[in-house]
Amino acid sequence: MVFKGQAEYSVDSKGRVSIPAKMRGVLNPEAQNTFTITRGFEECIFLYPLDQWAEIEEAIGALNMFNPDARTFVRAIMMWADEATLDGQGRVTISRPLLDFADVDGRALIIGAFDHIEIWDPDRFDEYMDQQPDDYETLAERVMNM
Amino acid sequence: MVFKGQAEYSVDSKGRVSIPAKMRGVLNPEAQNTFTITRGFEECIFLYPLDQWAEIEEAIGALNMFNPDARTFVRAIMMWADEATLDGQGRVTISRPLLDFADVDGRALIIGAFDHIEIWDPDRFDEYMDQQPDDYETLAERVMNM
DNA sequence: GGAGCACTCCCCACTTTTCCCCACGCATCT
DNA sequence: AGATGCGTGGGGAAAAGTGGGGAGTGCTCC
Repeated sequence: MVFKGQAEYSVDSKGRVSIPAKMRGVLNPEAQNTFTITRGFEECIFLYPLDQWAEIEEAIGALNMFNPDARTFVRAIMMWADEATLDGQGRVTISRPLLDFADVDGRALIIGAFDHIEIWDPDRFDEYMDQQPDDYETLAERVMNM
Repeated sequence: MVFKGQAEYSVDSKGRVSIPAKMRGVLNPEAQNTFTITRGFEECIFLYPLDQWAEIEEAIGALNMFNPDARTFVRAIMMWADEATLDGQGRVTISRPLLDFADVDGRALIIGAFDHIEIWDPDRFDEYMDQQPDDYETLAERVMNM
């Protein structure tokens, strides 16, 4: 189960976003057509299939809640988390707070990112890519040689 | 049973706060729709389902009461503790002293924090998050030691 | 010891939001 | 050219949040 590809779809007045059929097609049955959706890194939204999210929850549950940093992190990730099941048309509803957080409004860029799906405001994604100091080739060399 | 999500609800004149339906839905039957409510860390209110609280009581019971720090900690956590059962509308009543402690008045921010629920004054929560020296991405890298 | 007061708990009614279903238009494939 | 699959929009039913009222209980003061 690997998500790939991109699409720019609309976000309607109810906060609904279609998930590309290509990405729906690779979901495991265990995911039950349901995602855990939460804030991502760099101001985007993450969608994890339910089965994939279970591993992340396990890691969070192992944290020591008497550590202040751990508490801050757990609050920051869990407060944005929500479960959303695909409706009959293959869409998920994203809560207003999350859309505001990612500055998504009207149109959304949907990216397949291996084990999860990302939703970006199209303009914000362009800015993010422009800000990256290294080009694709340099990045590839550094990351893939680790 | 994992609590997640956020909501900003009202606190009425009787100190009642609605618990979001999403969070009520994940309660174990053993919790009997009842929470142990006590002071939290960083000036908020903690709500532990009854079954989850049992584990904390066990840990407290194992403390060495001949240690002065242990005695102070036990006093501080237990003196605020109270039990509250959901009413027919899915609300809990929070005692005036606890509301004063967390500076909650009028409106409350309710956060799912994995094994418990937290209730914050919205402004105070913003301040808390602003005070964090590290951003979300840095925190995640350190806490999850990825 | 009894009456009155205050508090708490439970129930009812209203308003808003959410969820689910149906219908349309466009593109693609046969 | 028709049929099928996919993205988009809207409406109605059900659930969720909010506020107020009334009965029962315990306390205090007379």
